[in-house]
Amino acid sequence: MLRLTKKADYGLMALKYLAEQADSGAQSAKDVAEAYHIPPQLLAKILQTLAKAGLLVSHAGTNGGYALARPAQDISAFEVIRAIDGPLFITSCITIHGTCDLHGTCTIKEPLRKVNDSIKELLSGIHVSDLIEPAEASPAAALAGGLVSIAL
Amino acid sequence: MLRLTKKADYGLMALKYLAEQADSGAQSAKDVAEAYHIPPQLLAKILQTLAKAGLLVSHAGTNGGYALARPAQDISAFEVIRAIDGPLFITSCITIHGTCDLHGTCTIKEPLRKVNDSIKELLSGIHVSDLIEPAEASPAAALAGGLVSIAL
DNA sequence: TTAATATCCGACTGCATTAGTCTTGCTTCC
DNA sequence: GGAAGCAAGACTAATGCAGTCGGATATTAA
Repeated sequence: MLRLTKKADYGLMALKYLAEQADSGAQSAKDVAEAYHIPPQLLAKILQTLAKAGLLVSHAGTNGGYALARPAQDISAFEVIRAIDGPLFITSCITIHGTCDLHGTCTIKEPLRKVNDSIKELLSGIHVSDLIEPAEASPAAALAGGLVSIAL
Repeated sequence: MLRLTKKADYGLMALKYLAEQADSGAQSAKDVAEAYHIPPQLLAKILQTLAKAGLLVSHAGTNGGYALARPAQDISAFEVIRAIDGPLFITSCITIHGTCDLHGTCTIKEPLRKVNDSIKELLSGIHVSDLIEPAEASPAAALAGGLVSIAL
């Protein structure tokens, strides 16, 4: 249930890598792909998508590559996922047009929309900077990422 | 992103229907399917799954059908979704065995597992009874469903 | 100017999952 | 016994995802 696509996974991993290597200048798609054993051509397309979404800046040519467009703590996981997987929703009901294809008989829509929004907020509270240092509990992240409270 | 399957949607809708009609005894799969314009045979299989999971009780024969195994407020959305869609996870990384197929190079896993757990808690706080009366904000649900607080 | 490096972009294929159908058998009630 | 209903598995069609291929364009270094 609720699976994220592999592309989104790859995208988050790449952003984390770029955040860590921010001092070393731009990194090529190939470098990132090799670091994580991701198919290079696939990652290239993902990075292109992220660049088009304004999360990365790209620079062609020799010694070119990708770099974060903003500081790592200003890029949320939600933005990354939405850029890659598109603005899909938790229910099959709720389409992009906001219409329910079940002839209005679907009364499930409204409660689940709130769940949807809650997850959205949850992901918005997580930033690329929080992904670094995976092993420990990172008290900084607890402060920055914050406490997400959700009322139904 | 994060789409629920149509089957899970159908399942939740069916449970809501059964909760509303709890006084009228068992309802046949066909009745529920007609009420929501769902393919009858598909819904039948979904209801069978829910019955096997212990969320519904089935009664064969004439005037048979399905009924809730427990009160509506004791059945959480999480149980329904897990019964239908299986124990899948937000990341493609985390498999049922808890292993990451990316050679341990995936450092994204741990932070996303927390998100996964948070969503799980969020869905566990929603019950079938909360799905009834969709239009209003249902203060009862806010009390019962509660406030979910998540620290990263 | 040329060659190397790298992004950019669309089309294509194979695969897995999902949605839905069909058929057959079993159970209960009248 | 027959009708109504559940139970269950095999099957097909459609969709979306993962990954590949080929080529075009931009930038830099020599």
